[in-house]
Amino acid sequence: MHADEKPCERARTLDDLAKAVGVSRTTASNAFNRPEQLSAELRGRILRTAEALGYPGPNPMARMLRTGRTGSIGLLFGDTLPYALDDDTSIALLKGLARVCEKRRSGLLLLPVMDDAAAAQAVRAAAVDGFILYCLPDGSPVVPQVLERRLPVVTVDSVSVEGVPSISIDDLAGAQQAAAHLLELGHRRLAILSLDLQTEEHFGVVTRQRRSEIHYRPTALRLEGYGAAMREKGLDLRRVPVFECPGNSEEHARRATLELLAGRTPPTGILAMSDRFAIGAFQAASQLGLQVPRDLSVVGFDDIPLAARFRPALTTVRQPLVEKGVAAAEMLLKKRTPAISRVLETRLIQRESTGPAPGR
Amino acid sequence: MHADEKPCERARTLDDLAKAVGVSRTTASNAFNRPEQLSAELRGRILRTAEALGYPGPNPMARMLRTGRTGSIGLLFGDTLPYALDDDTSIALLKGLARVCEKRRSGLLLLPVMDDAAAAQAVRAAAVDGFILYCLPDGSPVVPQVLERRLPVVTVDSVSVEGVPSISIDDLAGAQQAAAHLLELGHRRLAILSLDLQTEEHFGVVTRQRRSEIHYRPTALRLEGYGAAMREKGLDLRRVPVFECPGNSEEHARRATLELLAGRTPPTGILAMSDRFAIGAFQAASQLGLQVPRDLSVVGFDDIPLAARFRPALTTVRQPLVEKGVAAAEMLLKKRTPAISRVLETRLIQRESTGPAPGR
DNA sequence: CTGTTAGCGCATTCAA
DNA sequence: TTGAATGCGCTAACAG
Repeated sequence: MHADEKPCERARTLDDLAKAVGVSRTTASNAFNRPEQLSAELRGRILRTAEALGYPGPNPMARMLRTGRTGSIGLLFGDTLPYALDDDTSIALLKGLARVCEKRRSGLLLLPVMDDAAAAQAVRAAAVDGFILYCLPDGSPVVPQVLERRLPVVTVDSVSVEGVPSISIDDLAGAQQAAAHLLELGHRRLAILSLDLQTEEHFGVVTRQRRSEIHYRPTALRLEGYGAAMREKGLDLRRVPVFECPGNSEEHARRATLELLAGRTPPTGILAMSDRFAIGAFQAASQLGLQVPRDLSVVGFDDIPLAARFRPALTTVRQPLVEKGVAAAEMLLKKRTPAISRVLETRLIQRESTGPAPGR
Repeated sequence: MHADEKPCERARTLDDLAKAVGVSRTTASNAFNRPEQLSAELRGRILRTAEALGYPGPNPMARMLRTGRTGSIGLLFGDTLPYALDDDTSIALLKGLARVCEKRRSGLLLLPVMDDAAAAQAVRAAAVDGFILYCLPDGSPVVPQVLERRLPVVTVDSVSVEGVPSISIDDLAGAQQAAAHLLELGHRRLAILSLDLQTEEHFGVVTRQRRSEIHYRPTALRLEGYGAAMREKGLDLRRVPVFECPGNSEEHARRATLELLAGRTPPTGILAMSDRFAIGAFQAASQLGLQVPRDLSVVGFDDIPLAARFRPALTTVRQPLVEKGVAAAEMLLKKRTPAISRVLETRLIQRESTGPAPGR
């Protein structure tokens, strides 16, 4: 701890290095940042004495302060980190972001968001060149805080913010296809397994009141899409039970489905807002001795990797999970972040979890 | 873009804020960092004018330079980011790290490592308080570069570095249990589906030569563990085919198993160094019309979440994936990172993928 | 190709 | 409680 290499006590700045080599600070700096600005010979000598001296290279903080660039982008989830990392769609987004970051040699800073205070502090203190906001709800207090930093921002699957570019998917069309598919198969008794409507978690069938105040944009749009398909068939979304399950958890979806199937008019078709929910519904069905799709049809959403391998394979709405990340990172890392929005396509993938309504 | 809030043109430093309020820089700074150092009234006034001015709070880079602390930790994978994010074990580690980071309000910086040059640059430029090194191979050039930064470091599942604390699991004991289990079931014709031995990717049965030079510590230890169990039964690891599959990919494992089963003396038991590999082996078996475990027994490693739900459920070696991350982050974030090593336990979980050797 | 000059924006002494 | 001075370590101009 106190005995170190040879000629090194506290020598750790560019100045010390320059002095040791007998050149100016600029030259030493250039040895690291502008290799073409000095002879290879000199550069080699500088780098070698740096090593001998134990000089760790230009101090990143000082360099950032000076250049105003950090070389990393910040990622803010609507959920806490461990929670987000439990969710396949967040992971896929991360993968997309990571792909671009690798290419651009940029770091990806995951910001802690335990509570509003923590998030605020993280946003203020983050050494980043821009922010990606993922799944932030309407009215989230961190959005204005991010805006205050006056850095480039791209939102993904979030509330839309005036003047901020955004990446999202066509939730409405996807949901509409899903519902239309079930309706065409003759299903008339439907139920919806819904992602969070509001910031405050809730498990249970949603009241009219709560339906009218949705904080999460994708949830709102999907509900709207389901409703549009129903309207075309003369059905009314308001008569269809919407069961809210907190946090994309299979377990909640299983219990929800159990409750729905135990009701007076059990559904024959389930519109799940995520593949996790769909799998939860499967579990409930199998628990009751019901077969999918013979007794119950289920349409998922997302098309996570598991969806295709599950048995029965999920009929689901595919969304380009990874591409969302790629698009967001590329948009953010552009020289001049364009103030546009991109809506990526969704499309129904028919597999094995849907079939004709019983009795048809 | 050029028309902003009311009284704000280029006013963005603590100085400007102080001037606007009519106090000194110190006081303005304290308003943000030491709330108890000034009257609530004054603090309120400062914060309010900060907002009105569009002052985004103390510049993070300047603050870091001054304090020497960044509030985040850097994570360096042995693989590229998108690749690591495809791997359940890396995700689990991330989850563990994230849990601690949330609690300590620390950021988690994912460093790009596309190639050695990129990794070197990322390590030098990272504004972090310490590094976590995950799955770094023996002889990796980034290790010395990290050490040069003279910041706290914790390695996880990596080559052991003199004086650097490390977290790992008891790979040897776990592998030994796995092999002993198969041997007790009467299996004598075994084969190993191995993780990478060396940095250079390789797909195929490994030569004696290659076996003697293993860059990845967990791989080496697991092989050793398999060997120890065999020795107890009078078998010789050197006679058992070790099929190296790059990058924990199911697909490689499937093809490897196909090749192994097509050989002269097809194995009846497969020791897979990961659950992904085990699943790949299942696919190969089912492709050949073989049943697991009737015709082929497979032991995995990791006990990823999928392992228990898969059919047949995997017999596998459980390792505390998330806890590794928790332990690593806690060790790193301690006031004085202790220079100790922790080896977490592994344990065989018997499920459905193993059974008596055929003909017993 | 090399050196000189001048801050980047802040937190922290210390004195008032 | 508050304010004045100091430098954290570096890079970008520019002049040689």
